[in-house]
Amino acid sequence: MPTKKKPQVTGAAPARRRELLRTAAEVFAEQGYNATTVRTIADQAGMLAGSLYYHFDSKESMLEEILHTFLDELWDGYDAVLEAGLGPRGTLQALVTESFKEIDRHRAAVAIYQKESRQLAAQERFAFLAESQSKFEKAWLTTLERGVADRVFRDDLDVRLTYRFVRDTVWVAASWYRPGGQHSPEEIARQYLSMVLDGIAVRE
Amino acid sequence: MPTKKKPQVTGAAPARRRELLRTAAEVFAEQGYNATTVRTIADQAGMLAGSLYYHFDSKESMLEEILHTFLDELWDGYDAVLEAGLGPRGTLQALVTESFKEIDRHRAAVAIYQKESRQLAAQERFAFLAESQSKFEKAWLTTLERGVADRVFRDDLDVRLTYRFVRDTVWVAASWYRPGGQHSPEEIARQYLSMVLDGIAVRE
Amino acid sequence: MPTKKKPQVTGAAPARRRELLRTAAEVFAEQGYNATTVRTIADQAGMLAGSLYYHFDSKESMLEEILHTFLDELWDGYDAVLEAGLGPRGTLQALVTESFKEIDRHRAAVAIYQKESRQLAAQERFAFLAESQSKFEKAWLTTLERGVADRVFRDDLDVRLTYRFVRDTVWVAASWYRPGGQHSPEEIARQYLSMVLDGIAVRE
Amino acid sequence: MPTKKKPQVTGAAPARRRELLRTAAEVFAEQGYNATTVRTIADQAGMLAGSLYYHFDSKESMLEEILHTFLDELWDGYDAVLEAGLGPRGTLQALVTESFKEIDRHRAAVAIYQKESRQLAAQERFAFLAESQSKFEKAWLTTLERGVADRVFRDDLDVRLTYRFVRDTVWVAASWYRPGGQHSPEEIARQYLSMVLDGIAVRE
DNA sequence: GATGAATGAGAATTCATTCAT
DNA sequence: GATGAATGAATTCTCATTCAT
Repeated sequence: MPTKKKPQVTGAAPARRRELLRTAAEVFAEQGYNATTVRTIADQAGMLAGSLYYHFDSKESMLEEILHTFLDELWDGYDAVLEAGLGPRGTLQALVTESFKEIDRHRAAVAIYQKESRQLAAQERFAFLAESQSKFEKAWLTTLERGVADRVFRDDLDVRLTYRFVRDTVWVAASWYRPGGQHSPEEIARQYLSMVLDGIAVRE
Repeated sequence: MPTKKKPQVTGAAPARRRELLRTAAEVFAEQGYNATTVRTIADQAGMLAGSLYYHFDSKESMLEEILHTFLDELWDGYDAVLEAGLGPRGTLQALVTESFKEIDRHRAAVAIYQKESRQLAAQERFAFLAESQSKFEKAWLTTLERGVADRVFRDDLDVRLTYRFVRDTVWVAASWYRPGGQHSPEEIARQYLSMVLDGIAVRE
Repeated sequence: MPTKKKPQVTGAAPARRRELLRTAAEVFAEQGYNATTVRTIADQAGMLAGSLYYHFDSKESMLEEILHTFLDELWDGYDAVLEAGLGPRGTLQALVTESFKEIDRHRAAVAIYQKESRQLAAQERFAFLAESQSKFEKAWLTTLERGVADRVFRDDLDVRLTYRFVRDTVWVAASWYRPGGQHSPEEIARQYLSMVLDGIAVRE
Repeated sequence: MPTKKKPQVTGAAPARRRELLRTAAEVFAEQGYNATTVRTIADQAGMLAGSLYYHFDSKESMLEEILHTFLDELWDGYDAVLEAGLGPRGTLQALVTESFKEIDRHRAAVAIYQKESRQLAAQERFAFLAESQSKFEKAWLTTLERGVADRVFRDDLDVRLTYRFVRDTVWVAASWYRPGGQHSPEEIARQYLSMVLDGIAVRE
């Protein structure tokens, strides 16, 4: 993350910054990035629109930092899972669980990611989104394929299609999940895994 | 659909209208409604921005008509399924299949719906989105609950959560589905249903 | 000059464009480019600030077009002089005379050039200013050096310094010259040449 | 120079002030007054923008002080010349020489003066610029006219035009002069005077 | 003397929309 | 049906300036 003239990411007193980013993320998630005006963010933060520019270069750089921070943390979790050598089924379970935990902690960022990443990824500045996306895809496909090879997962399903369904369902949950609601992330993960692994039909 | 001063919906030359709406839908889907300028649509249609206003009241009315048309057709299909008395499992299968078919025919509209409906639904003008949404929810919940009661679907899953997962996965497919690609809508539906009904894990 | 989406330089109906550019040039010359707001230009042109953007991409592109147009015309004149084979003294006279004529026709553009070109030349977009500058320098230096070689100009003067003095004096005239004032450009050129060639001191 | 609330001009630590003004002058000269932000000056001085306001009332007051200081010193020199009773030719030579010396010492201030004085002079605060200008004009015109009367200068040249040419050429040198370059101010003055007095053409 | 965080008044620019032709 | 030219409101961003600490 670049530092130019403004204090950006200086490490010193990132408290206000982080607070402002939380506010911005909330608004972006709710109204969409384009539909959000900096004035709305500033209002929400109790300051004037221009004042935001003391802390950030631009509206876009806020977005970038929100997504970057989120993906950094996400991959900390994913990498730990992937290096744990859990076997295909265990890995899948851990990835899903980890994902719902991230949704719990970064609901707004996930919602933004979900809605905007396709368009953003085309911009150089947001190339990291595309990178993350393909790393993500590789991790999932590998896991699914190993599972099929190990006869843990069915081999009559199209792995790529399955990947897409799983990927989307997990993340789209950010659009309805409310932290502190009736279901904990772990509970949601359990239910989701049960559905995806064993299906919703009763076995005879 | 309202008529004000302009010939709108006059029945005369609805061909051009429909063509323009298709163009608009494509652009809305690709760039997002807010990020789309009427000029982009007009460029795509080979005319000047101002000229669109001969055909439509506003950018918003284009959006409305796109979504309305789509939902009308969607419910034609759904209603037929729901009235066919297929039983819970059959209904679920038919609803999913119908959905993928709609994605095939109205990919752009579905993508727009997916991305914008939450925000739009708050506006009076787009109240029909909320209506459709709740009708949709009722249909699905009823189907799932009847399935549980009939011991066709597992009763250890939270019906509401299951509904959300199924709902989202189906529609989110619009974001990656390309008509004329390798998978037909029927094939995608079959794969999806297989996963959701029986799970991806191998049964012992 | 690039054409993207806007009618720019389309050749069709350049009347309004040219008029607007004249207005803009006048204001830029009077207040300085940075100190000029697009609103001022628009006011002067009897329209709203935003309306200017129907005709031009940006304030900067107005500036660019003003300077480019001016330099194009200027070099038409200079090239004709340089190719006429007039000999050093004749060439110098013709260049000076041509310059004052250009000041007469493009007073505003010359004033802008004079004041802003140094800063602008650093920007890629205004690289043509630097090019013109060095072409200009080459033409003058060559003329002066040939004059010295031919014993038409004194050889005890530093050619480079002389060039600078001559160059600046000519152009700086744009800051006080008023078209239609008491002195015609030809008269000014004659006086200036008399001073530079023969000096202001009385010969004994 | 006014004192309001801040210690300004207190005599205490005028060193820092002078240093800051030198820095500001440098930046103003390079980027233009309007295009210069107080932050750039502060950066250059190793402090934050707000801190400048401990030393100065405003950006404008920095500019005023820079120009005032320069003109005060300039007139010290000019007045000495004008009172020395050197005769028209000697006076002209001394004025030019003095001017190039001032450019050597106050390059930045001269460059600023050259670029901004016309606009500034309109403001009440900068009325001293106009005063200086007219005093300057009077001194030159008187000298030239006396020279013509004494048959030291040619009488077939328009005195006013000659004045303008001389005035501009001298000052515009600030735009290319670099202190410590190959030519000393005295050398430049000599060359310039030789050109203006005797012309660049070879005498037969 | 200096910092950090803000203010507030513009600035350029965008864009949906209008309307005479 | 369409064009060309404009409107006007909103938007992002800039920057001189203030002030408590």
